[in-house]
Amino acid sequence: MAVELQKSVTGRAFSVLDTFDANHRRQTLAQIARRSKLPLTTVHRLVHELVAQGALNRSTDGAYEIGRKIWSLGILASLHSDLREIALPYMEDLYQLGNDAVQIGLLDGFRCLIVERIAGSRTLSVISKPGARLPLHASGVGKVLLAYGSKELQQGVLDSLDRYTDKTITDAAELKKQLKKIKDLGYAHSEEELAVGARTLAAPIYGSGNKVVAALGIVTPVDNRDIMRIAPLLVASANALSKKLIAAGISDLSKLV
Amino acid sequence: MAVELQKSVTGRAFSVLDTFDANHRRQTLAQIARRSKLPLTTVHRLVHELVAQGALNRSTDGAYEIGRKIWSLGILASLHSDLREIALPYMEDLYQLGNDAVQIGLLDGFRCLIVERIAGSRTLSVISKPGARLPLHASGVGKVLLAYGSKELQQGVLDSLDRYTDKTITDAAELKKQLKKIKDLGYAHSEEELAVGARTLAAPIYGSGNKVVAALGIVTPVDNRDIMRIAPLLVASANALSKKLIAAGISDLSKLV
DNA sequence: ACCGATATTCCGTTCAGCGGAAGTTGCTCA
DNA sequence: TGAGCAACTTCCGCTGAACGGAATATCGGT
Repeated sequence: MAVELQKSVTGRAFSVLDTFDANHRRQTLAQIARRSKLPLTTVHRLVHELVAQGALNRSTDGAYEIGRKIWSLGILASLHSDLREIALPYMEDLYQLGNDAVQIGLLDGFRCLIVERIAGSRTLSVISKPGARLPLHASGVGKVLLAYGSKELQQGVLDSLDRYTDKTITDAAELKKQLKKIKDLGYAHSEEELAVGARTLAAPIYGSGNKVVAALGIVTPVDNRDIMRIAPLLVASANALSKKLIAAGISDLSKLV
Repeated sequence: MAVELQKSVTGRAFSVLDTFDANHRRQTLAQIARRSKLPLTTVHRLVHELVAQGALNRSTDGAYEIGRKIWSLGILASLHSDLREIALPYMEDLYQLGNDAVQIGLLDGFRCLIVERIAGSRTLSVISKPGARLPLHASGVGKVLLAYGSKELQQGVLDSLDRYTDKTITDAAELKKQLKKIKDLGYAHSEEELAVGARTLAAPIYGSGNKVVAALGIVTPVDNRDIMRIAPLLVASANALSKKLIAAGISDLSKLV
């Protein structure tokens, strides 16, 4: 976490909010102070104001969590609502094929940000909830974004390939070969590279100017042999979705990054 | 909009953010200034700081909208993530019965806040996206919350019954009778009371102490005759979900209101 | 060319925000 | 039982960040 020391009030307020992430959804006052690197007294005051605004909640045990105000503002973000309205029908159709989780990921720095997902009761509980940031080299959606990404992006990612399972690709040459193949085939495939038991397929979503702006993926148990037959359907869905997004003028998802 | 004049910086910052709602997802600087009742110069400065933080986006045409930072913080709200994890499987099962939209609503002042929804491609495009605030007297989920709500709540709502369609119940006595029936049956039914062509069923979700904390609803086209057969299933799902929520300790959804 | 609305830059004043110090609560360990 | 520690809260005098009026710039409409 590259913590910029903020001097404006709003900056400090967001330093406080930024200490919240998927692994720190509930924090005590002292935790927030440590993580934001702000004086405890300052955090105390800010947090109280944020609670008064409904931006934070204090639960009964004294810990703080993100409040309802932020949530209801968040769903107004076009990232969420525009994309969701257009993409959900396509995702739903894919879901019906085999009740496998379906997800959409965006490039976010050197990670893949999951912005939408559907999953049912029988779906394997994936790591990739909305808001999750998956590694680019170890997920279907990630590899798609990487394959179609810029030279700089690929260089940056290839330099440090973290290992998640014993099938994670940590060899740069091998990964490069795969990226080439992904562009040839038009879709990516991964098997237990991020989590044991999970297999994924993913296809690129295009914005205007044939630029890849997102990836549409499907996650299924590793013992599901049918999955490869789904690939053409996935690619077709991604293409149809691309056209819809461009027609709706939502082709610059990148600016949301 | 009861605009409190805010004197703290955070207060002012949220006055700015609060001008964004479902009907004002994209606003110009001047619009924000007018709606927040803050001096233009002040808003100008605040908005620029918020853009720098990623809390707002400025799109190419100069208008501002909620940014990605707020979105990613919002999905950390327990309102969203805790409830979602537990409720989605049940909602998904109901959805599979007939591909009708399924929704969960919470009491929020004199309205029903939709916090979760699933819907597919063929689903009629309902008004009730997540974040929507439905009237209590003219929606299935709303009527459930109203029926099990406090005397004060009922009084407040019954005092002014807005009309949305020609089937909207605007007669207080008639509505009172319905509320009683809802408590007897254990579920609510509405037909084109909010939007023409839509019919809904809804059942209460209980928290600890047998308090109704939310409502689970299903929205279907008005010509769907099967729907009444779903009622017992809906009630059963709502009860099962209630138990799960209590077991998980998420029985005080009300504090999120 | 003129007008009205919107957006941006400038700058002197002042009060909201700051954070160290000290006090309170509540826990753990000897 | 009480000393010690950590989390939390209250107090208060100093100061620079926030404020917003005025001037300027930009855009679109007629």
